[in-house]
Amino acid sequence: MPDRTTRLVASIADILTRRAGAAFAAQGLPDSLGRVVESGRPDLAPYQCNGAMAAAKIAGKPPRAIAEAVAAALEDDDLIETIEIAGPGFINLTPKTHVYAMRAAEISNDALSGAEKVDTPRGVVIDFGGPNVAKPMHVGHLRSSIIGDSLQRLFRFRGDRVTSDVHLGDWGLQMGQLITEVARVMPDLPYFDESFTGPYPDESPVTMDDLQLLYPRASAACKEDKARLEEARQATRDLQAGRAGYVALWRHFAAVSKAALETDFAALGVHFDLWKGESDVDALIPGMVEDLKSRGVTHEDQGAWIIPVAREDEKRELPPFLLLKSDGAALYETTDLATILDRKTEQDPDLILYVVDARQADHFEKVFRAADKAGYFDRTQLEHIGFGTMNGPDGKPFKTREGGVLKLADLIRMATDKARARLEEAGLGQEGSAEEREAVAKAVGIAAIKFADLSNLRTTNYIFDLDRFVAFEGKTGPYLLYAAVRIKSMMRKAKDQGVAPGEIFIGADEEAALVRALDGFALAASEAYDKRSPNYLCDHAFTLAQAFSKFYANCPVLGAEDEAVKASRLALAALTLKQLETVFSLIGIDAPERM
RNA sequence: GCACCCAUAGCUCAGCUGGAUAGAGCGUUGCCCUCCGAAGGCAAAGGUCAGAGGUUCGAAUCCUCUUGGGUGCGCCA
Repeated sequence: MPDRTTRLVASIADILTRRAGAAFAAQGLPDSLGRVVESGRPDLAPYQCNGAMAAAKIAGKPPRAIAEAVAAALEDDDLIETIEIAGPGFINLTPKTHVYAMRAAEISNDALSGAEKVDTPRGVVIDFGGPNVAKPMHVGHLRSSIIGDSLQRLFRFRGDRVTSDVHLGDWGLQMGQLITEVARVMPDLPYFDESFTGPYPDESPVTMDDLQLLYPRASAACKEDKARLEEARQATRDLQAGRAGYVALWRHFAAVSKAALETDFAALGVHFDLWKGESDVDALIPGMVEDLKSRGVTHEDQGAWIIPVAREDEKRELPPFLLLKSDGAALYETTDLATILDRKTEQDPDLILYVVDARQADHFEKVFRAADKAGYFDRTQLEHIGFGTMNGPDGKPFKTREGGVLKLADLIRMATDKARARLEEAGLGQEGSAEEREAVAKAVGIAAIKFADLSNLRTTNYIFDLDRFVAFEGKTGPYLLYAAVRIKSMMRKAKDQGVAPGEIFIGADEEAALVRALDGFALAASEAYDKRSPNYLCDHAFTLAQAFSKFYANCPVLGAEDEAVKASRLALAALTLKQLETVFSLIGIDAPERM
C-alpha cells in the first residue's frame, strides 16, 4: 500500500507550495518564493516552482545553487516522486501517484468539491439586474443579470452572507414621462382628476404591452419638445411629492412591470433576495439631504446642491456629485446614495458590489466618493463591477435586424429554437416526451447564452453570435452539458451492471491528468472570486470536460478488465460529474439527465 | 482636452503575483467508432503578442510614448 501518512486538505499545488516554501525558509529566504504552479512544460513535469531565480537577487547566490538546496531538502519528501532542476533554476516537481489518489478522495468527500471557503466570511450586498419599470428586459440587462447571478452563487458558495437586490429603476423622469403619456391617451381616468377622492380602481388601466408602446413614444416626444419635457418633469415632481392619483397610477405601472420581470428572471434562472427599487429610498432623501447640508458636506453651486469629489492630485476632470438639481428634484445619484444608507441600516454589509455596465464607471466613482466623504460608507467597501457591452456582428451594440433592441424573452426563445433544431438534427434526446424534449432544448439554449457571456473577460465587449454559442462542438455551454450527460449515462449503465464506484488509484497518465484538472478547481474558484470574474469558472469547466474526454477516450471504465480498475475509474467519473455540476451551479446552468 | 477599457493565429477569445517552446475553440488538412454517447479523441499547418523605447538574468504581462478602436465626461437613467 502507498504511504498515506500525510493528508493533503488543500490543492496539490498548494501543498507542494508549502513544502517548497519551507525549503526556502530553511535557507533564510521568504517562504513565498516556494509558490508551485502547474507547469508550462508538462512534458518535463506536471508542476514547477520558479522561486530560485527570484531568490538569487535577495540571497546573492546563483539561482541554481538555491534550487539545488531546495531540491536536496525535498528529495525525501513523502509526496514528491522526482525533483529536477532545469535551465537557469526552474524546479520541476512530479508528485507521487498516491498524492493524486489522496487528493481525488478528498475532493470526492468534500462538500465544496475541492474549493475553499473564504477565511473570514463577509456580508455582501450584490446589486444587479437593474431593469426598469415599463421597459421590457433586453439584452442590455442580460450581462448584469448573468454575471451578478453567478457572483451571488459564487460568494455564497465560498461562505459569504449574500443579499442580492434587483434595484429596480422605478422612480426617475421616466415615470413622469409615462404618466403624462397615459394622460394623453386616456385623459378621463380618475388618476388625473385632482378632485377625485378615491378609491382608485384595483385593475391597471394599462398592460405591459401598452407600457412598452407608451414609454418609447413619451421618451421620443420629450426629446423633441421642450414643453413636453417640462410637463413630464412636473409630473415627476408631483409623483415624488405624493400626488395621490399619480402614486396610484405609478403603483399599477410597477405591479404590471414586476410581474413581467419575474417571468423573465425565472426563465433565466436568476433569483433575487430583494426586489427593492429607487422609490423605496425616496423617504430617506429629505433627511439625508438635511444631514449633508447641516454638516456642510454639500453646498449650493449654480442653483444645484453638490458634493465636490474631484481630487487635486489627479488630472481627471470628475464632475461633482449632484445631490439635488436646481429645481430641487432628486437624481439617480441621490437615490444611489440613499440606497447605501438604506443598506447600511438594513444589511450593514462589509461590501457592496454593483454589477452595472462599465460606461457608468464615473457615476459610481462619484457616488462612492460622496458616500465616503459623507462618512456613510468606506470607499474600499464599494465596488463597481463593470462589464463591456454585447455587440452585434458589426462590432456595435447589439440591435435586431429592424434596428430595435432585442427583448430578453425573444433572445431566450431564439436560443431555444436553435438548440431544438440542433438536437433534432443530431437525432439526440428524441426518446423522451415532448415536454422533456422542450425542457432539454431550453436548458441547452440557456446554457449556450450564459456560458458564452460568462466565458468572456468581464471588462471587454464581446460579439454576440448565437450560432457559435449554440454550437455543440468546442468551448460552448452545450458541449459542457454533453460532457456531463455522457457521464450520467455511464453512471446509469454502471448501476444496471451492478458496478459501484470504489477506491481511486492512479494507473494511467490520463487519470493523473484528470485529477490535476479536478484539483484546479480551488484556484479557479478563488480567482473568480477575487477578480469577481466568472470566466475563470468557465475555463475550469471546459478544462475539466476536456480532461475527462481524454480519459474517457483512453481509459475504458465499464470495459476495464480489472474489477478494481473499473471501480476506481467509475469513481473518477462520478467525481468529475460531481465537480462539473458544482461548477454548473456557480455559473447558473443545468445538465439534463439525457439529451 | 481629460479619464477608463481594449489591440495576441484567417475568425472568436484565454494567458494567474513577470519565467522555459505564447495557449484554447472555430475554420483548414490528415487519422481513429466489431470498444462505456464520435456533440469525442489524436496529429499537422497557422504568431514581428499593434509599433517604439525602458526596467529585468528573463516581458504578451510592469513603466513611458506613438498609432488604431470602444466608452464616458453638471442638473437623463
